[in-house]
Amino acid sequence: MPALRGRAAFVLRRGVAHNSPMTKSNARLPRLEDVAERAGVSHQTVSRVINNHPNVSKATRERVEAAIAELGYRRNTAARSLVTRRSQTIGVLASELSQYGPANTLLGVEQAARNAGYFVSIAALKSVSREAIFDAVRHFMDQSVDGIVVSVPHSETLLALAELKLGVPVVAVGSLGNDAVSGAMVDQARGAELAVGHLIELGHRRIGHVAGPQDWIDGVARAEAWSAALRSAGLEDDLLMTGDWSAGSGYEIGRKLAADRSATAIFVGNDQMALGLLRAFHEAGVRVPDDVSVVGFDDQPESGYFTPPLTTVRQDFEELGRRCLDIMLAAIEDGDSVSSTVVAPELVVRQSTSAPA
Amino acid sequence: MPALRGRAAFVLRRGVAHNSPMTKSNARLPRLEDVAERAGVSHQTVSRVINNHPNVSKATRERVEAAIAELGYRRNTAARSLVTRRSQTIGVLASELSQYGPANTLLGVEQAARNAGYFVSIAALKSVSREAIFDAVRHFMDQSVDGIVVSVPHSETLLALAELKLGVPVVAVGSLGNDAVSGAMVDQARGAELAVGHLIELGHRRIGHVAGPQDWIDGVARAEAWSAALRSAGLEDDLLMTGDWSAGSGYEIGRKLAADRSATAIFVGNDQMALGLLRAFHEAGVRVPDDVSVVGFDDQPESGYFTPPLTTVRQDFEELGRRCLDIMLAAIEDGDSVSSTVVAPELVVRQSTSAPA
DNA sequence: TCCCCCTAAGTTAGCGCTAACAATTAGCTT
DNA sequence: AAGCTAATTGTTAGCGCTAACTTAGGGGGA
Repeated sequence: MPALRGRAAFVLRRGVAHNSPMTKSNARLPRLEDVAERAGVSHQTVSRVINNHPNVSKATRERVEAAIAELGYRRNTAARSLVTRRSQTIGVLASELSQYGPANTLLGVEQAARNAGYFVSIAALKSVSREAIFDAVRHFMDQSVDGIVVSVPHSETLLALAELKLGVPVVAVGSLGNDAVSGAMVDQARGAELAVGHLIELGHRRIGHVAGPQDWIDGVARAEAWSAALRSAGLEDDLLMTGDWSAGSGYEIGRKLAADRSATAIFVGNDQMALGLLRAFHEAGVRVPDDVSVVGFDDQPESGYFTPPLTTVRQDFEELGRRCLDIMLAAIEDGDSVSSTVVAPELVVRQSTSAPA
Repeated sequence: MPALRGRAAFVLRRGVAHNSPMTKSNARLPRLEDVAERAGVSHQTVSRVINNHPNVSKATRERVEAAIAELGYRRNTAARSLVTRRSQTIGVLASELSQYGPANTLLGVEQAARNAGYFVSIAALKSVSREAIFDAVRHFMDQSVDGIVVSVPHSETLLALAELKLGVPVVAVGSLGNDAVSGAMVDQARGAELAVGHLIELGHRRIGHVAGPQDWIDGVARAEAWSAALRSAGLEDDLLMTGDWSAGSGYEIGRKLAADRSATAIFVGNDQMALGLLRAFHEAGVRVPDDVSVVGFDDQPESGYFTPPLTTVRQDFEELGRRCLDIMLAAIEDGDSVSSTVVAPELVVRQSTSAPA
């Protein structure tokens, strides 16, 4: 047993918790067989302990656990996958990762997945096309992922995936899903309602909307809810412009709105476009909120520091990611079928809104 | 062979390229053996074709390739990993993923990795601590990743990893690395030099710096280069304040700077803090650039729409990710040892800088 | 012509794990 | 005390693949 003691010392020197074989360099990582030998049982018994099977006596279990700890044994994922046909991996298909929302959703998913003992494999789409989606999905299937989380906010993606009939659960983030795909989303309609409601309460009668691209699920949802809220209050819903989520497009639209001053308030599809709008208004001498009120959507960390600080709708993306993974795990481990969940948004009132002049 | 034709039809109906077994539901995926049988060769020959071994006759190779295509065969990763002890997976250890830079670096890495046929597994750190890092690394080793990309911009991370002596290559993004860890970074010193040089050229004599946290590699690097640039121009480098990268901290510092008006120009560690600064200046009636010039760092997509549009230093994060993966692949596949690469930054002049009054 | 060598294949033996089945033991019942 | 059951452990086979070894055919040089 001197070799063993040597090994333990080696690893501790590295500052790593007891015996964890984080280094590959050592001759060979311990296997079930090694643990079994050390504990004086069969390899199968060790496997039972690891997998928490019943019918292992307490004494044996403890002996095995001790041996595992002493050797710093870690199960070989490849071998396990080979026989169980499970990879303990969840694929996350994402796009627009440089945007605040998608990035934070990924964070939430990863956190929840790792906590549950899953690996997270990602495929980032640079451009969203059928080909790119299929390619990424194939990439995931090659890896035999146990499930796929889709965080691609375009409507067509969902259709493409539904049609695919993969053999693994698929959860779409930012969409309610359909009968083939589960969904987890922030309630966009409610969010738009909060924003528009706030403006109506302040006394605004003519409220425009700067929508996101209409091939985005959220873009459509917010625009529709804006329209519905106005109509149910007996107001006109005809001032609708469409941007591409970027500050640049918000700026362009802002210049037009600064020229045509028919609205006293604008509900903007996201905070970035709102930033562009603020910039354009400032340049044109249109004062916010005195001349025009502006409401955004997302509540990015910076939004409180715009000029003026932006009233906006907060989405809790991490919660979204967590919920998404709950559904995924239920599907993988309990075989639950398609389902969906909705996270409530929240209005954050700052200084870009006030009663009309 | 009718079963086969049936299968092909089935998959095509799903709209997927020829026979790709994207669905798990079908009885069983084809194996080497199945391909071999169909091509009338041994499974080993098929393996040779797949792995591009020499010593396979052209005729045989073509026959095998046809069989592979017909059956839609895809190699089983787990089985392959088990025997080769390679997982074709690169682990990306990331933190601050909701920030522009890290998120885009991840994008670059993922793109390059997938192109090279690697899977990308991620572990996002919510908080950077030794424990969290070790935990994530253990997670990766459990998965037998072939290499680890570290995109955690804290100095201590690098130390922790160097000390670990993992058996796989490690590449740090945003750092030059050390003798155990390779590095790929944007030249921070050069970037700070560009920014400060620009201000000096405009005629500024007293130039302050709002630094990022000093436990961040970039935070230190930019502050040091700022100081060096001033001193080599014979100017004072005593106006140094430290924020936490957030717009909020920039705002707080901005309020102080608006009160103490000794500097005519401020070089800010990133665009977000610069945004906070602009906000504070605006509130205090300090005009930018008339009263004070402001330069940021990063060139986020929004920076051109701040009030005023921000002069800043652009970092090409995707290029960074690509370079990083080049180093990684060289290490994995050719056994290259530790090395490093540097990407050049670029000054983007907008409207937040001008000659002092 | 014979032998050697080189090319193109086939055969065999695991990689480390779990599932399925077999065997042993202990604890009761009759 | 024999026989049954249930709990615990061991044995065997095989997941799909590659590495290493083996075998079968051709040329080319002596």
